[in-house]
Amino acid sequence: MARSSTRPTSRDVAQAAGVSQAAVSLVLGDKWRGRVSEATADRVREAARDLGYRPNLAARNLRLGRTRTVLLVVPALTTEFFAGVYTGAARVAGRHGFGVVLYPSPEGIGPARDPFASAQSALDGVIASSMAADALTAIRGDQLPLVMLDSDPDGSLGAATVNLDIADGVRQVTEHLLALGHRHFLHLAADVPSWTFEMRARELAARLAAEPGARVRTAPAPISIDGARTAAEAALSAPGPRPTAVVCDDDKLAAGACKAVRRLGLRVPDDVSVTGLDDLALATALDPELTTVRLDAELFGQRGMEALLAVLDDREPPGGDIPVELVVRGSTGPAAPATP
Amino acid sequence: MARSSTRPTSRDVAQAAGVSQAAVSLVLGDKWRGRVSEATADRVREAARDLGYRPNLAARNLRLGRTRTVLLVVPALTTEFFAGVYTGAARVAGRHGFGVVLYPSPEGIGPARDPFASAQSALDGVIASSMAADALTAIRGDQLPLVMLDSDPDGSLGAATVNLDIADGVRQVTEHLLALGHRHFLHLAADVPSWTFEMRARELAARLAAEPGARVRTAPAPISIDGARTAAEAALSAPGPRPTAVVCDDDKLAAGACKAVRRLGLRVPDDVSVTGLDDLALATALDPELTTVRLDAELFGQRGMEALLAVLDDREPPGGDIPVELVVRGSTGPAAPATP
DNA sequence: GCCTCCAAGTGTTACGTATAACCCCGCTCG
DNA sequence: CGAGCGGGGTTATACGTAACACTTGGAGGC
Repeated sequence: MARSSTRPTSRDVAQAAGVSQAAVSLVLGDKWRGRVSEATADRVREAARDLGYRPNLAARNLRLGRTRTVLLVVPALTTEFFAGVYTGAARVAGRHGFGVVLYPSPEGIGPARDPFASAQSALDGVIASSMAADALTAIRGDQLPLVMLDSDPDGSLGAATVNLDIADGVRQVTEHLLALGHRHFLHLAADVPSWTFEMRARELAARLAAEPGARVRTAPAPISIDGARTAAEAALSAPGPRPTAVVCDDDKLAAGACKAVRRLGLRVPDDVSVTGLDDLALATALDPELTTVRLDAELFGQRGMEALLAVLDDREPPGGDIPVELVVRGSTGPAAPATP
Repeated sequence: MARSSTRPTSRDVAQAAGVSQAAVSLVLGDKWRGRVSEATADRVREAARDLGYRPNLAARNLRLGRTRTVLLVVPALTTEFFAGVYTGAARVAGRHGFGVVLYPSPEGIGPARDPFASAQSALDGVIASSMAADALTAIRGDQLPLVMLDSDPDGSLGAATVNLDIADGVRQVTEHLLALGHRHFLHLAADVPSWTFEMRARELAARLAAEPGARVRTAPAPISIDGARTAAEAALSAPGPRPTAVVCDDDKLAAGACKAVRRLGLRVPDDVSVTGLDDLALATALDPELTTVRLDAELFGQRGMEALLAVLDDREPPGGDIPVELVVRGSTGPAAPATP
């Protein structure tokens, strides 16, 4: 029996099975066809099981020069959206023997520990949300393979991108509201500098510019229910005709908008229609339930990981945006007659 | 200049600075006081900076036999509660040169990649939520230092525990509702086998048993808004007098309960009062806003990490539950007169 | 004048793994 | 009957770091 104080190594297994350490490595690494007899391989496996052998990852990583671990950088963990992204990515990763480590946004953690400083030798690649762009320069400093989520396909030099077709989602929302007779819009926009949000504003403005009589005002808001409520309340009570539809950059903002409407003594959707984007659990918790755009977060994460695996493999990452789906619920209705 | 194709090692730095690799290790490891002259140390640091040297973590981990990385096991990433726990833990970890890796519950990822199989040599310790108890046996199989969050202090053999004083939260909720005149309770309970949930049921039952005329029925529900709505709707329309207060194991369940009340043509809080537990963003998105118990998720994570650091240091982990706070909002009000 | 001591380093080793290079033996084939 | 070959292994080495043991040149003590 080996000394039990410390963890067994492949050499301990070798001794127990009466073979060399190299043979253990071959058998356990599944490289033994034609190099080790079936009987010996069985002895090795049995010895490994008996001793409870687990390979030392640090040693393996050092030897191989790679870690089979990738980093997922998300802007914050405050909604289930990125939980879904993680789940999808981790599922694909697991099938390929990879692990996924999560790195929620730097805020609140402080610069004391820059993950990328240490990461370079501990990671094989990075998947990053464009909303965590502040970390981008740090990432590019390293030479790690990178996949960007929901980022400008042209602007992010070199990095592969995987995108949800949010532009189409915005178009669907806009058509839906136009069909209901709305012409006066408020865009409650996330005050986060990111391509994915700027693109939404552009898409909405472009469609409404093509619609005679339609107009839109934009109000920036922090991505929190109370921040959104404050911003929406101010924008809705501004002088001039009141918007009849509020298009929000995500569901949290929409929840704030709904509160704002109620605090002004108005009703959703009779006086003001509200739309979100994400389809979080929050969307169906509201009363009325939220008309929103469903994003398939898990598929998003899955595609991100597949793209990264392709890059690591020197293959061309698959292109094509992920389709999204308008979900019509109770928060949108026919436009009320214009008010002065 | 060193070969630029591959990353620089400490030996490259040594050559550039005209010293031995050992000297580089001493200087960069901050162990050089009295062993290397100030001037030499400066040369080494400059060379390291010029070359963009980053130590290879795999090699360091192998040499030191530890990784300065701990695992945080959470049941799921679907609420911001565990995001807060992570943030708190990561903050403390960063101050001590540790990193935190997140492991969201196994469900959805599949057993293909058991994190603990590989973890043992890549982790120094584990912080685990009791709600992810299915992973517990795997954890205990390894000999990693373990801190349990919100777990039975007596039952979890050997492991240190850090608890929120949720029992007190339940007591505060109960007193609040009793003071409002409620005597007939429905307990909407999470259908997850976990000490923290069982404890809530016990605490509620104990207090109501001591109150003449009070009674409580329990309805188990999955932790999802729609699941909770279904369960609450059934329980509220069951034969016999209708409960006037619904005490829920968390805010998501409470959101479902509110929907159920409305679907039965009743109103919150006029006909039925509802309470939650967590104080998620969801709580203030609802209308009326939710009376709930605020849990300090960040402090929870912080204490968890501090406890783990203590264990790693062979010190006694600090005890004492983390206080919680009742937040009274609009979802609770005076009890309606009993209905048959 | 010799021994001791200290500052300022250097040489060497080990951590555990994967793999390239080698070795031996029995069998087949020319 | 010797060369060749393939099955079944073994030996040796390198990955990059941290730390222990050792060296050297001079200053100081007695």
